[in-house]
Amino acid sequence: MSNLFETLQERGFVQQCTHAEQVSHLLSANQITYYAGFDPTADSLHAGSLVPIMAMAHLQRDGHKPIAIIGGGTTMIGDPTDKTEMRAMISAEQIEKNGASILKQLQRYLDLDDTTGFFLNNAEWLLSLNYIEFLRDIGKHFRVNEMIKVEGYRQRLEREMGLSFLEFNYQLLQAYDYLCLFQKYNCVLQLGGDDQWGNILAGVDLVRRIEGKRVYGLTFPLLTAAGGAKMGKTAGGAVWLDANKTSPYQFYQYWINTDDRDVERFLAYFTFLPMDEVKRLGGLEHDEIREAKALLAYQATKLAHGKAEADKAQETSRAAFGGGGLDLDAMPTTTISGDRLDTGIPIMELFHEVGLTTSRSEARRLIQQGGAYINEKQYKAIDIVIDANLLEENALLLRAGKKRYHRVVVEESIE
RNA sequence: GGGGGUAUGCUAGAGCGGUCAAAUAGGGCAGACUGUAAAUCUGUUGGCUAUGCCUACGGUGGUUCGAAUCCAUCUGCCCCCA
Repeated sequence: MSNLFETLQERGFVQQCTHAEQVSHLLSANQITYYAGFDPTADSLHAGSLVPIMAMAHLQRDGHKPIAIIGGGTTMIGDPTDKTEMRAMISAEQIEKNGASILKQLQRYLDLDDTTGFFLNNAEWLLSLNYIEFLRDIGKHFRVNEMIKVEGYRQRLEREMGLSFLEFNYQLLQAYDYLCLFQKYNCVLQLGGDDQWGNILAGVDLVRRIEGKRVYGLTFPLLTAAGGAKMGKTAGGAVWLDANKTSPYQFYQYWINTDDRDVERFLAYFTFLPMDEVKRLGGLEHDEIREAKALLAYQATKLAHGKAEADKAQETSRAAFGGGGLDLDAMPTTTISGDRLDTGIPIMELFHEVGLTTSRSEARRLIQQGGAYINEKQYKAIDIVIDANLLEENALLLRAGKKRYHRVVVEESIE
């Protein structure tokens, strides 16, 4: 394998790095321990978290030892970086729960068995801190003049948004994390998004001041899709790694809908395909680039949900869009009782009830604008009433717009 | 603690006491085009038992025939002084 650092660079993972040559050398000559933090602000990670995860996985594949930090302690404060407002505080129990589910997701990508990798909650050492001691031992190494130069803080100060003292301490705690990890585990590299650069540097400095040793930091570019949308966001909200929040099929669809311009970048980030293959795929055009997208979607889904789910999602997708008919099993389905059809169900009510629209008014609009289909036939009149005549094999196939399907199965009424 | 400013829909951001469900932009949704992409064009974007009704412009309470618009007070945020 070629030099790991070069690989990371080639795949686009490197935005800034404290001492590029040394890190590069370190990675190829030694086996090191490295870490990245994940905030348990939700009970699932989303597609945006995949960049650090994939980077960590690359390092682990090369024999290095990852530490995934769950920010149980720091989340109780809230990272002000990039936030325009104070982050809502989350209860300790919630953080605990979130951490547990996030760990499960990380384990799909990383081996965290305590030998080849660790999973730690920084609440372990942060919560028991003594304020005075902390100020004396750690606080004395920080200069406020330096701290307020950090982009996130500076913005908050300039934009007159206010910054509570609580949040201001975030940087110290993250730096302290790094120090602890260095002392306990000889962790010498911290990875993070580019918005974390200031916090990472603070940690690097702190270790140097207290231990007199040099440790390193590396940041990833902050991803946005070519259209400008935030990575991992869709109309329906975030693309979660949790199968219950975003089904493997939806996850697959997210990737297959990738903008042409993003295909190559995304393949490099979110799959382990070799780079010459990635480049070849990214260079494809027209019909062929769709194959590249399918591959991206398949690989990404396989990593997140396993081969079986990826196969299923791929089949469903092909069936739905390849013209070969729809995969009814994978479709969201609602069951209604048969006698409701005797009186008939107004079309607006039906679309709303199955969740294809969030309100009746929206259903009304959808229908009027020609986005409502039943059994692939468009209905534009809002006063249509659905009755048993429209049933096909005891079911209705609803469609809103081009891509959102919902199946309604009718339950025979028991006389 | 004192003085001043500000608070609008998913976001940004207009808004004269009536004609405000609230300009404009972005975003979203739908239609046309298409490659499950992009770009472009068109329509739409609080809810409802729907040519009308209800709920909304930080909270509460006033003034008024009538308030997002005026007053008081509370809350959050910002600025200045201490």
